[in-house]
Amino acid sequence: MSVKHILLGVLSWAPNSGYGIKSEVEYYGRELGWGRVSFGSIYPQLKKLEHQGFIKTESAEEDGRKTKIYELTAKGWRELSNWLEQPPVFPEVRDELLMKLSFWDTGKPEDRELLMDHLELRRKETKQMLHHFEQWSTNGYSAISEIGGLEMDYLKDRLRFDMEWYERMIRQLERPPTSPRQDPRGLFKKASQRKKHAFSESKDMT
Amino acid sequence: MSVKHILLGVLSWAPNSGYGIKSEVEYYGRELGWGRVSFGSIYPQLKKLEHQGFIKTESAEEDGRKTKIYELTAKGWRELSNWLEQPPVFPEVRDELLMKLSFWDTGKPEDRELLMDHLELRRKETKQMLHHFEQWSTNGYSAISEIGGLEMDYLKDRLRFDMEWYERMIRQLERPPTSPRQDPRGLFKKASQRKKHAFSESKDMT
DNA sequence: TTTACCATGTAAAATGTTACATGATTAG
DNA sequence: CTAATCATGTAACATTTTACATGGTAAA
Repeated sequence: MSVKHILLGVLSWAPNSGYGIKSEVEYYGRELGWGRVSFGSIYPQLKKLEHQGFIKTESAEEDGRKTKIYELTAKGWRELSNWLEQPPVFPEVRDELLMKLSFWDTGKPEDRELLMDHLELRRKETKQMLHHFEQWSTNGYSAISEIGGLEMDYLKDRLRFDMEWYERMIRQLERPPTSPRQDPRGLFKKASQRKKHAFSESKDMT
Repeated sequence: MSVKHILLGVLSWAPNSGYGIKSEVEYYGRELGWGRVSFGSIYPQLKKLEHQGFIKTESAEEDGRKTKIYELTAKGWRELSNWLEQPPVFPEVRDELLMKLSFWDTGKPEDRELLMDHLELRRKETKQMLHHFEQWSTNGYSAISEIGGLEMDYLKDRLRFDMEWYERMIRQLERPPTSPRQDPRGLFKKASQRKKHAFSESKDMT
């Protein structure tokens, strides 16, 4: 249950509403490794957490704009602390770009320019993310602790590292294709044969 | 539907069984950005893909060991190719270590040694992953294409980059705590007050 | 006055994991 | 002979997103 701890964590920064939490996740979440959270999981989860006594409604304006501000209870602070104590599990990253890189040669060989487009897109997105990051780390408005600052330095450095690598890959693809580094069982040759065979078989059917 | 394309991709390397695909994902998946896949999603998905005509059963040993080997059809190759064409979406990373770093100061301040343990654990896991990686990139058995090799170089370099940063963070935590980089609205002070307040209130209840 | 933003909520669908059931083969 | 590995499958559960419904407020 990951969303639960994001909610408790964001509320540890300051009391907030469901909508407000969503904004925080939107603004900080991607870079800080929280991923994304939708309203459809925030609101039911907040209700559940309140029911379980981890958070309580601090104020609710019933008239006009109906905003419920939640705050952590003692039980909630303890729950957050307990979670922070647990050793963090190694993350499962599912990155479509990396997936495509690993299947490119058998699934779509030759088309190097298309792959360059993918890499260029990723490079741009990474650049934007870095800008967004640099903005809120220097706008003087966000609270940045010692540890949070360390995390930020790491993440900014990593975005720069990634950008350099995307550029390096693009430069490599600009050059003519080279043969595989190693192919002991002739997998790549076989793959193109299997592909041809599959298409020739399907033509027989027509 | 992410699992679908992992299955098609792995089958593009070579015909394989459900069990065999699971092994490939286990062995290569984490590093190559595929994440993990369980049998509970592989077998039903393979049936579905066969029903939809993307793959077909190439051979099935009915007697004794019942192994079904799947192979891509022309439709399957096309589907893989179409997917590879689509611009890859920027990944949503949910990393518990990063999450904990961003909530540490309000949720569990003071306890720097515990955080150092977390970082040390991650450093070790990263090191192991790098070793595993270096092994199969030099064992002479795995097929490595030009693009796959490029991806590997990137991922190995990134693991080394991460390890260095974890070490840097540990060294920082060995030093005495410093005050926040910036805290314009006094958030960190307020947080510790709110925490104290929550606990004093819960004591009144007893 | 209309667009953008603030604000909460629910139901259905998608996607996936965990846990179980079953049984063959191989290596120590 | 027994543990590990090979091999397939299902049902229940968990988690989360998507899409919808509803309505207030502020700025252009």
